[in-house]
Amino acid sequence: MLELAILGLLHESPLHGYELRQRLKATLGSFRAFSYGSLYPTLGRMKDAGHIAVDVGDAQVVAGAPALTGRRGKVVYKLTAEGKERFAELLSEAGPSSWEDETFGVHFAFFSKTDPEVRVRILEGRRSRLEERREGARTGLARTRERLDSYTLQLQEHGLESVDREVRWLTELIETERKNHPSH
Amino acid sequence: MLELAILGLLHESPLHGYELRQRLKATLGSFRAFSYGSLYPTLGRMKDAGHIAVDVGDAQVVAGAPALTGRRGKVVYKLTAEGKERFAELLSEAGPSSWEDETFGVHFAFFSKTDPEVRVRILEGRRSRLEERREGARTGLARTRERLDSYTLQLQEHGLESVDREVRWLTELIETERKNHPSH
DNA sequence: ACGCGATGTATCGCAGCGATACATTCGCTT
DNA sequence: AAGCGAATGTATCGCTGCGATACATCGCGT
Repeated sequence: MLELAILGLLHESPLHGYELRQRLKATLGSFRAFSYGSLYPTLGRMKDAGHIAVDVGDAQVVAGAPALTGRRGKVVYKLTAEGKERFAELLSEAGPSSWEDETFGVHFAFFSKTDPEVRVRILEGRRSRLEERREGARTGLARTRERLDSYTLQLQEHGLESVDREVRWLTELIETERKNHPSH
Repeated sequence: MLELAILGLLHESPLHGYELRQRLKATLGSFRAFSYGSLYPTLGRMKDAGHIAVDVGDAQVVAGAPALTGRRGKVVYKLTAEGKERFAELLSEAGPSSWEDETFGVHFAFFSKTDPEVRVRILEGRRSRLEERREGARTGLARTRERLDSYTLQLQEHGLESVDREVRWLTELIETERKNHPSH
């Protein structure tokens, strides 16, 4: 998850942690944040896996100042060749792991680097996922409607409308994709 | 979080784990699930805290069958007096912990058991939270609009619209509340 | 000269998830 | 009546991610 997002951002240019986080916020927008508590451990894991390399920006020692205070330089992360492969691999898979709630947004954010076929499959997967959920909610709601208090009801209905809205959005996107790539 | 939800459901009647989860799904609707991997550990913690009590439904031994296979009976959870206090305590607090993304829905689901004053404060808190986020997103979007590819842009805009929608919903709810309880 | 807000790196404890394992019970077909 | 699959039911494990926190440096205005 975070892994994919990091690979995607570093794919454009090397970055250090702080800026990586800013980009994360800017790219994924309101729908996902990712705190440092996730970012740094993930970077560590990716380093261990050999997907990224670390450049410690020469902690230049001030003349005369004792090196006791371990001067901290900027830590710049960049993709390795394996990292690029890994990115391509993650981008090419269209399965549940690409259209679940938390995951979908990240995949979508890198759609311009994703194969058109895969794009459509992910959009459709996401849509049927939501439609399933909608049906479940609708019938459940119909069954228990009179037993629920008005607040719970409001919550359910607002949720249902949100899902509806997203389904419509996805349908539009799929149509646009098909128009631009009438492949099959 | 889960704690509040469990307290709320057990407040109506004692339940066992499985049914608790069904109710969780039915009550919170599409927007939050809670898996057993959260449910049972939380129940454990709540038991330790003395907020719930456990009734093991008499694992009746089949005549003649050796008790070696520890026959498992249903495990029923119910609120203790302390649990009820805890529930009231959690319901009465209107702070960030009641209007953050994940938390808000749970609080809202139990609004019918919440003090009207507190309801309004939570709704307003939630709304300003979303408005903040919206402003952040809007200005960020304005600043970087031309640098983003069309997919990222779509994502941002869809997110913004969703937030807008929710703000409108909240505004309606607040007005209704004020109409019914013109307290201040 | 001082301080304050932005930049920057990092860790800790905790909540919750998805997968998994395993046992029991109910209803349906064979 | 046997047999089987789906629903019911309890529980754990490893992992991702979050929020709080700590601490250091830099750029800027006063």
